[in-house]
Amino acid sequence: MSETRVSRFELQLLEKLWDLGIASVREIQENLPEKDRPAYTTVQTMIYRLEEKGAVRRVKKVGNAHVFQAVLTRKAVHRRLISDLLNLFGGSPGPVVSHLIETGKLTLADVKELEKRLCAMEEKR
Amino acid sequence: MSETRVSRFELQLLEKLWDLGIASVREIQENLPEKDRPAYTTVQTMIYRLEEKGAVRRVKKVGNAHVFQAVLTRKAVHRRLISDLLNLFGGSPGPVVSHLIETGKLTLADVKELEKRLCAMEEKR
DNA sequence: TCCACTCTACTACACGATTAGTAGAGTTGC
DNA sequence: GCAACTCTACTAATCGTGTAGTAGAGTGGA
Repeated sequence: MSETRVSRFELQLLEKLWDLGIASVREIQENLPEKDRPAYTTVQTMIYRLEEKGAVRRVKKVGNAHVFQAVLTRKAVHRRLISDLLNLFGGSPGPVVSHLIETGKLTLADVKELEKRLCAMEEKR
Repeated sequence: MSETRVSRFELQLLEKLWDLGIASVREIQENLPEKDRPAYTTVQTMIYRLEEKGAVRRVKKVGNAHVFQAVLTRKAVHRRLISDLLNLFGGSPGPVVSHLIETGKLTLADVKELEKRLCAMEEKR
């Protein structure tokens, strides 16, 4: 099930669906950033493809329009993206963490927070 | 320069080149895992494409075979892959770090080590 | 009812990645 | 020198993604 891979654009559409809960093609399309917004039928095609992949499904009809809902959860898809990346590095998180630090994305405060969470988990075990 | 994007397979070839230093198409191909090893000409085509992208270059000839070398560094390519992923999440490292912890890839020891590094950097500033 | 509008379902095309075959040039051992 | 082999350079097919057009079915207000 969760071996489904989504492309950048597909992810963008899924994010809209996750935000909106359920939505028609029109609603999804109009929620995309105005800049370089793709044509209605482009979005439609991609939603159809996501449907074929089992990533979204039709839940009802409003007027003559289908209303869609995401089947995959945001979390599952993110997990997939991240573990794909890690696998490129042989599954080791080293390069990723190094990068986060070097670019300043990960601050000392973040790490202290992290440590707290890990300690808590440790104790639960 | 470093806006060059490499696909999964291209990355695999580059990894071989980074490991070998310089290598012919034949050497690269024979260093790929036996399972599902692609045909010689498949590897050749991909190397040519990497050459067009400026990711590798010919350094010499041995017999009638070209010998290639990576132009991009491993680090630069990894950096690119990671920041692409982060951008999918709006640049925030939160989801990535959460994932690392949930899957146990990041241990308390790792994080303590991290903290040390960050403290050191802090002091330098 | 009927016109204007919306949406679907289908088709099509371009491009990059992946896959590999083939003709012919180059190389090497004998 | 020549036969066997290797490598190059080119060609080509296929697949996924992104892009969008079009015909016709469906809907809703006057």
